[in-house]
Amino acid sequence: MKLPIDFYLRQDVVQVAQDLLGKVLYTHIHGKTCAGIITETEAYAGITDKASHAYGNRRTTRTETMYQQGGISYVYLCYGMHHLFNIVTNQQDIPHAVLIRAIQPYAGLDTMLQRRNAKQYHHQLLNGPGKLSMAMGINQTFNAQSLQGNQVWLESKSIDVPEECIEITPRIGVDYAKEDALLPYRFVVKAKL
DNA sequence: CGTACGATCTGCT
DNA sequence: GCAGATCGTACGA
Repeated sequence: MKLPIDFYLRQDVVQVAQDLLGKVLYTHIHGKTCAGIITETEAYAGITDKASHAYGNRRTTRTETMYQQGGISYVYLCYGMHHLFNIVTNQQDIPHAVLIRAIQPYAGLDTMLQRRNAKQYHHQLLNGPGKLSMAMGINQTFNAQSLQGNQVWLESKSIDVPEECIEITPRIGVDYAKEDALLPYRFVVKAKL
């Protein structure tokens, strides 16, 4: 069951970031299906958030994706070589997004290993936004895709992550955001599910 | 048009 | 622990 559109349209992107923990991210490419349980997320809270690409209501070719209605992907190239995968939330013209930073393999591990040039699973395989994109086959063509489609989508598991298993910290790699770099917008699953 | 820099990862020291 | 890889985007001239 794909997550319904209402999940993404909620106003509080920080809450959505937390709720995304334990959800399952799927990609389907050339007949290969891969899936991972989301274990780390970060919220980017739009025009007032100095860490966001949309800070100050910046509307550019790149950020335009975030201004669309929630429930789509936002993928961009970082450091010239990593495709970072985000989920757009909230209504149209409110550029909120959640960065997916880590997953735990759930299906299609063999394909993920191939894409990562690895022989077997190890705990460093999917623990970073660039790594999971490479493993899942996510690239620029995944930008602005509907999460109700059949290329990339999210599903719910029967059990949610209990709150006591969630660690909340400041975001990674956003020192340039000054005081906003300290906001508690990063969510990490502590133990295995 | 030129340039500075990143929501990162890897390999080498 | 640190530098190098590597290029689209943003912004000022």
